[in-house]
Amino acid sequence: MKPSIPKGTRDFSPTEVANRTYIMNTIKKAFETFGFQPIETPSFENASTLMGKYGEEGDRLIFKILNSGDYLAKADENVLTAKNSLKLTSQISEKALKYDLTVPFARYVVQHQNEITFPFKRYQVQPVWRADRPQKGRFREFYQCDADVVGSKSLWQEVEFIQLYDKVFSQLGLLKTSIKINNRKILSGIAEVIGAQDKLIDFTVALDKLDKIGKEKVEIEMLAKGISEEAIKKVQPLFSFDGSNEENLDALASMLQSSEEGTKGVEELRFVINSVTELGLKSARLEVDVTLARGLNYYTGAIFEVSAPKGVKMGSIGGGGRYDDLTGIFGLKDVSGVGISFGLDRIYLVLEELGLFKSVDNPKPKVLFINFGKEEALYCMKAIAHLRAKDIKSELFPDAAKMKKQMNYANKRKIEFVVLVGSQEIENNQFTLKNMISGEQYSLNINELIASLN
RNA sequence: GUGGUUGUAGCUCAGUUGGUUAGAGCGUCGGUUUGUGGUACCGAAAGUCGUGGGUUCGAGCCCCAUCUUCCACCCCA
Repeated sequence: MKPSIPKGTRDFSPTEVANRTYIMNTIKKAFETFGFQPIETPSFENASTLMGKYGEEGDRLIFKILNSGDYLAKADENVLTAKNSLKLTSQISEKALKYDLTVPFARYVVQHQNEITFPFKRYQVQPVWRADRPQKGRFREFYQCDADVVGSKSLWQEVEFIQLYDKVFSQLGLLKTSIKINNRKILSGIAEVIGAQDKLIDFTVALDKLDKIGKEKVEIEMLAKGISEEAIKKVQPLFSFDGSNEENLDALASMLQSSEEGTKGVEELRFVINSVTELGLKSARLEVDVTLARGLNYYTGAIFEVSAPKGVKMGSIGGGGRYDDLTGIFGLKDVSGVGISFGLDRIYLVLEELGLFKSVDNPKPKVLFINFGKEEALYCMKAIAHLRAKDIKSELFPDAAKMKKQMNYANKRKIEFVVLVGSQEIENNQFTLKNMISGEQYSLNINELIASLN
């Protein structure tokens, strides 16, 4: 049998793990710099916790876990014979792999509300699973790195999250990312102004395609979805949004002046943008993007999305937003939350494409002791114990293999030094230390050996 | 979930209109070289041609199914 792994999953080599750890540590360190503290939640949740939180599409993409035991025998006979997958699923599966980190976090907050001091700033770096069809940068198992604040409605949080994005991407050397920002209230306002509140989703989905298929086709799609010609006329400015953030905000403000909610959205967006502009960004660019409509299922205020620098073909590498009532689903009202997510796996691909990994090294010993035989090995192991006590990474080649093989091993792992010990060295209580880069070698006693490797 | 695409040695890939025993480079292992590596030269191992059916005297090549890869929708990190 040929071994294989499931579609959309991957093995990671030592180099890949080193690179991933580097990204993760950069993100975690930034989270902590901004005052977030880590939590973890289980890989799988009760299915009822997750189902219905991500829309119909989301439900389809949740990995369900089969109940233990003879689950079919316990299922309703009628549902079984009717072959109704949807109904049957809820009977034979009570658990599901987590789909994102936000909903389990909301569950966590509600469940631990009495232990938590609000505002609660948490970060979480864990894998999530989606039964999606894989593509480049799209996997069925991938890591999200989330930071959220719950228990504060302050827009300063939005400002800080933009700074956090900027900090992480700057540190990773990923310059000129674009952070797109929108506000759900603006989208609602637009729908209100055109008299199509019920068509909000159709409208935004069509609008989202503007830069892909062009104005004419977007209008055709909107008409097809039952949005009136008059309504489309009212939002014409949306189709030619290429001015500065300031100009775009002004255009939105006048378009939405009759909508209370829309006007509020513009004000919020203006505050965030003005504050960020005042405080300055290192390398990212902040852009108002009214076509941005992610996570419409629970976002209520700001919506974020980060795309890679121009020229890199990759979907969004981060996203987030404000959700005013996510904990409400689990019974805790009036707790506003806002957060962002970093897509580790996509960031990896982008950094790789741009060649930004070269400084990351695999873990390796500083010195390799060549194995000449039993007696020599023992002599070496005593020295190694001393080196390790000083936290000098060292190892003995496990077998008394040919010199060439042992030296090759050192070369392959890019080990800087080797120590050669034969009968002569043992006799003189010495070690021959060889620098594998320069080829120089010295005869040293144990203290000199420690000193030159420390 | 819809439509398309890909699969040949550990890796990257050749392989003619269907025709005997499927090749190369890199890597691996061994040797030249039993206490001195990277270089060089010589040699070896390694493939049920993704898998299962079918067509054919004959299939890596044609047909069907399935898995995988990537792409476009959809959605998203």
